[in-house]
Amino acid sequence: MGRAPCCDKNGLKKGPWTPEEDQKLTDYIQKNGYGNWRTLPKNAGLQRCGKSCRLRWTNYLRPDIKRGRFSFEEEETIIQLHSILGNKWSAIAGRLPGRTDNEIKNYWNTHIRKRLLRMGIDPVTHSPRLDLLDLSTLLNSSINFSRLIGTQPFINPDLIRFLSSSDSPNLQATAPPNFLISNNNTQFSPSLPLQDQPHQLMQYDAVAHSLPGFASHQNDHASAFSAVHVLPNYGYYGSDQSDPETSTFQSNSSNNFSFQSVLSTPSSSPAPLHSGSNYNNINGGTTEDEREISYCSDMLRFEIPADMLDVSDFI
DNA sequence: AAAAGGTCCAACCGCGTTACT
DNA sequence: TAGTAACGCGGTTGGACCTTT
Repeated sequence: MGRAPCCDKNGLKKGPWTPEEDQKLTDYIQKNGYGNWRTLPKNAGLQRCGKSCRLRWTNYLRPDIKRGRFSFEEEETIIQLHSILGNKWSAIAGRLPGRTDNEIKNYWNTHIRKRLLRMGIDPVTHSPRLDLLDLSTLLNSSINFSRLIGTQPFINPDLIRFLSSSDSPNLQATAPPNFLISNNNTQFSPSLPLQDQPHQLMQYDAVAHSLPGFASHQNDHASAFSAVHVLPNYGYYGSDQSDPETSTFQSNSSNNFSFQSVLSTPSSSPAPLHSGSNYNNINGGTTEDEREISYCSDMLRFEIPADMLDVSDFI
C-alpha cells in the first residue's frame, strides 16, 4: 500500500550545506537532471533527504538564479503582485525571472513590509491604516459632504459610535466592514476577500478625504466626489484617477471590478508612470530612504506592464 | 573595543495537495 | 477507493553578519 519510503530519515544530514555537497548535487543534476528528488540524494552520494536537496537546488544552486539587490522595478512588481495574490510567493516568483519564492518572501518581510508600515500602509490589505489617520478629519469631511449633497452620511452610524468610543485604539483598515456603507446598498460578503468587497470603494472614499494628498479637493466637493469614485481598489496605484473613462470604478459600477481593469495599462496614458526622473537612478545607489520617498510621492499612481501581471491563472 | 540590538537569509518545519500502489 | 508517501508551498527559526551605542 502506498509508495515505498523515499529515504531512511535516520542518519541524514541537516543544516548548512558544504561546498562539497553543493558540488555533488550540481554535478549530478547537470548530468542527470532532477526528475526524482526521492532517489536523487542516494544516486548523487549525498546524505540528505530529497526535500533538502530540492530546496538547496531551487533556492541556491540553480544556474538561472539572479543574485544581488532587488531593483526598484522588481520591488514595485512584488508589491503589486502581493496586493493581488497575497502571500503566494511562488506565484510572485513566477513573474520575477531569476528570483526564488524564498528570496522574495525574505525580501518582503525584511524590507518591503517594514517600509509599507512606516508609510502607514497595512502590508496585508495594502490599505492606508485608519489608526494612523486623523479620525476627526475623516468624520467631519464625510459628514459635511453628506450635508452638502443632501444624502445619508457616508459612514455608518455604527462606525461613528465605534470611533467615538474609548475602546477602539487599534482601528485599522481591517476594521469590521459592516461599518461601511455603499451608496448602492451592496452588502458585505464574508466569503469574499476584502479587496473584492463592493463597499471597499466607500472605505477608500472616507480614507481619501483625510489623506494629505486630497487636501486640494477639500474646497471642491464636486471634484472630490469625482476623484474618489473612480479610485481603483488599491489606493496607491492604478489608472489615471482623474479620468473616469479609464477606470471601471464608476460610482454606479463598483461591482464591476475586474483584475483586468486594474492590471491593464490605460491606453490613454502617454507614458509609464515611473518614467520620470525620480526613477532614473534605481540601481545606482538609491538609498532606502530615497525609495521610501519615491513610494510616498507616488502612492496614488503605480503601474507595471499588464503582461507581467496576468494573474488569471491564479484566480 | 566590546556589548547590544538589528538585519539578513539559508534552511527547516508543518501542512495541504498530488501521485502512486 | 483507501492509504500512504512525495511534492510543493508558506511560515518560522537560528546563526552569521552588520550597525549602533
